[in-house]
Amino acid sequence: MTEPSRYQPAQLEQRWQQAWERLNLDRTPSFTGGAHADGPPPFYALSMFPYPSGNLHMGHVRNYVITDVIARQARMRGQAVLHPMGWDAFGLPAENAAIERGVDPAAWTERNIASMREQLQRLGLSIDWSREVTTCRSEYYRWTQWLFLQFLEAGLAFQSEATVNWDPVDQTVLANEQVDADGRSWRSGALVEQRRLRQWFLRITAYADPLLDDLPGLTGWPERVRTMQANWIGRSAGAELRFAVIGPDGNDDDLGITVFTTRADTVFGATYVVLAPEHPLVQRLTAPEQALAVAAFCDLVSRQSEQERTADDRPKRGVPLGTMVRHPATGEAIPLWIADYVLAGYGTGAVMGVPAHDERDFLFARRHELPIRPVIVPAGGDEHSFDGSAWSEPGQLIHSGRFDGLNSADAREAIVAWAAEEGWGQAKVQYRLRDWLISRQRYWGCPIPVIHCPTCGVVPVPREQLPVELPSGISVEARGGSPLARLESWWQVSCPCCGQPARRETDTMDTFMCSSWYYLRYADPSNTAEAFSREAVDHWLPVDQYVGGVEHAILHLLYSRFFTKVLHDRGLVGFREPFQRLLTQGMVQGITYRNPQSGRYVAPADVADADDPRDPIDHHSLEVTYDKMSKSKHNGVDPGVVIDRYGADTARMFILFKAPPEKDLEWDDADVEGQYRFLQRLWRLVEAALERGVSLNPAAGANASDLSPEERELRRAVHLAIREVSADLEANQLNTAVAELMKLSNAMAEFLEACGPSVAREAFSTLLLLLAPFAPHLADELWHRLGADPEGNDSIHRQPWPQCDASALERDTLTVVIQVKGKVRGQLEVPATVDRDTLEQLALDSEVARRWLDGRPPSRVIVVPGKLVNLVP
RNA sequence: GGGGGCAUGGCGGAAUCGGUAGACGCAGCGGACUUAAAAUCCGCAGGUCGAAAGACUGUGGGGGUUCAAGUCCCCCUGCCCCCACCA
Repeated sequence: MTEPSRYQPAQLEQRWQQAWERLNLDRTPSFTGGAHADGPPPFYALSMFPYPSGNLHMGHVRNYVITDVIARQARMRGQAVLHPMGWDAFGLPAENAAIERGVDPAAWTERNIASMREQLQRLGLSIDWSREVTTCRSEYYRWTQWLFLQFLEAGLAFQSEATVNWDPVDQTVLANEQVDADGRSWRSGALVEQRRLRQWFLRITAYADPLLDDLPGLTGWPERVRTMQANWIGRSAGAELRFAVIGPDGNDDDLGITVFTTRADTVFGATYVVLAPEHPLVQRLTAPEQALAVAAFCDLVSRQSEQERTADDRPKRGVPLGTMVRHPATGEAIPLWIADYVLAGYGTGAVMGVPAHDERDFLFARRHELPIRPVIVPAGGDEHSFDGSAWSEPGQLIHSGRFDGLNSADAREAIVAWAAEEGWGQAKVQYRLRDWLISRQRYWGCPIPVIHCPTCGVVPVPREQLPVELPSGISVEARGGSPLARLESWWQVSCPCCGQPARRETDTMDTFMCSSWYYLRYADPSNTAEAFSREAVDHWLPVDQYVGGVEHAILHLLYSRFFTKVLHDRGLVGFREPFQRLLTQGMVQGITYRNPQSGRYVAPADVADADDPRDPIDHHSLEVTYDKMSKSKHNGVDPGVVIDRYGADTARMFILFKAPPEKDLEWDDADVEGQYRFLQRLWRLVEAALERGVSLNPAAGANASDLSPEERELRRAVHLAIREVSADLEANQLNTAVAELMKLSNAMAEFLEACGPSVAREAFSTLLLLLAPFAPHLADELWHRLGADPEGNDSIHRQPWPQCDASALERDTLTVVIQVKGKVRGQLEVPATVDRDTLEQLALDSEVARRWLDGRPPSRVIVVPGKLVNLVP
């Protein structure tokens, strides 16, 4: 008698991972170039690549397992699959590690990559590692630089003065994300200042319209992400109107103030004009007697912190410039002000003040005693009383000259047309989207490949001189400023144009540049002659399924769309959108215990140990929530520990089953146990089958013709499972797909005993094939244990995805529901072939009809074939 | 303030086109096996009434359309996300 075998994932999974590698299972099929044959189209499954922090967390696991299931099933459907992985390897953490611990950023990053790759591989992902891409290696970033030069050549990369966040302690520019809510640097804690510096930008605003207009076509994207992008681009149609400045002599100057408005219909209500304090004309238009007050005000505003500027109850402060402007419609002289509520960065940095019909203007006018002139009334209604607020709805025009009586929408058009005719205005579309600031005064990034020459100006580094290598082995200190700028031997070069001494650009690129095109490089990763061949990208792209966190809904996904459109317009790629389908997976949250009195977070281990003297609080009073996993909350779960204990297949199945992919997932150890139990049950199911002599050996086949009721029932379950799992995968409903696998295994446990070998064989074969994308190691192991591959050199992952046989789903009899006025009152067994009329008759003759209709014939009978009959009295 | 989304048992979550709400799992309860426990197996399980058959009720609240509403329409409440002094 042999020992009963047990499910031991640890050794089993390692063995299969090695076997798959030997079999080259995950290799991307080479494409020969020409049009592919009549077979299924190629499939590109992509996960958002990680930053190599060194630690794999559950969010990564969820992301890559979802993509892996999709990739594995696509392969079984016979598609050529590209499923790559890489590293978003430039960025601040490496530089901070260098500053804090004196390590070399490159070495630190490479070490992290090695360790994360190892952790990842334990998950049994079907990734083609030969296509790995690492953005901080010169064989990659030379092409990032080349792409930058493409933008430069297209006039889409430019230098410009910009107001940026400046940390006076660290002496460096900070990204908006690195300034906290109080307006302090996340590193030094210093109050961040606003400075104007010369920076590099990409002109993403030139693509605002295509980026917006193509959003509705992205039907494979979540609605949420599309609206977020539309919001971010923020297109608003309005008009620019010009107010002439009245000179000291009382005559109109040549100078004018152009304002942007979406409410041209309210122009007759404008009683003043306001500039942003940073507006370039402020100094010039300040009357001498106001100079002091204006200077003081501008200074105050520039020192305002983020918090003050965004406070809810922010007062509308401002000062008059002492200058008047001419109202273009009424000819009146109205005052010119500056105020902190006008933003320099939006529109023209100037607005017309219409206190009667704009809430902010109303508050400002109240505070500074400026006149309020109503020019819109509710259609057919009374004039609004301006005691507490403005009337900002559209309505009917009054006090507006020849436009009186028009409604707001018509008036807008008519007034803009009139202004255009008179030469003081025109229709204008405004965007919220700003140009993308890409330069960083940091070391660990891709160098911007230009040279500044005193005579030739900005000179691109010639293509054959790429890459501009990042110097290695230099000291990165906290002193701030760019370390590259201190490395004279590096930046001192001769101009490629005239040969004179020149200076290399010492800024590096935003890491989002590197991640905006990596999905193209995967298609052709070892090309040394180009960033990618057009043929290769047109073969694999657009990405069929992109999977990643929703936190990239705007930046990365918008930048990538922008890149793709620019490359398309330059003839480098044959598509306009990079990602056909997008799945934004939810967070993985850990159970979090918090002591409501002390506010301290308690580790789960300490919760179990209620006598811990360090936390002398009644543990029953602990607040329990699920939160994003983090060290400080002691709620993290290490993927490595879970894999050690249960194996990768359990971790995969649990994370897929516990919640739909888009929703946040609450990690629960008890549920993980339950998932492990399910896999053990599958193991025992196969063991029991082996004892009964069931085999998948292709040589041992016998076709039974007459099936017993149990056998028919099981076949039904088998083919139902094929249909449901296939449909769930198509819709990315991976949680219900796993539920269907459980249902099938339950049905098998119930009926197998009574089933002959051929039906049992079909059931096991199907169950394991359907299981293969989800629990790849166990599926392969059980498939082999059942003798499917006597030669021992194949894998279940090379088998075709099973097809549903509709005839197996048919039944002899159907159960039809009998309703009376929509309420279920009984059931009826009828032959499956029954026609409509007979079914109706059967229902009328039924016990239910006798009981509920009081002998009167129904006034109406609704028959839903195969489902129900509804009798309406 | 603008926009988007969500609301179903003790919990996570199912439910094509409007057609038997609660699939699948977790936790729970009862039973079998065991000296015992664990593991495993079998069974129960929205709520109320009932010994049971069964009846009534039930998808945040209110109204509507329909033979029939978790699903469609209107109003309200609560929560989540994005943008936000954007003119």
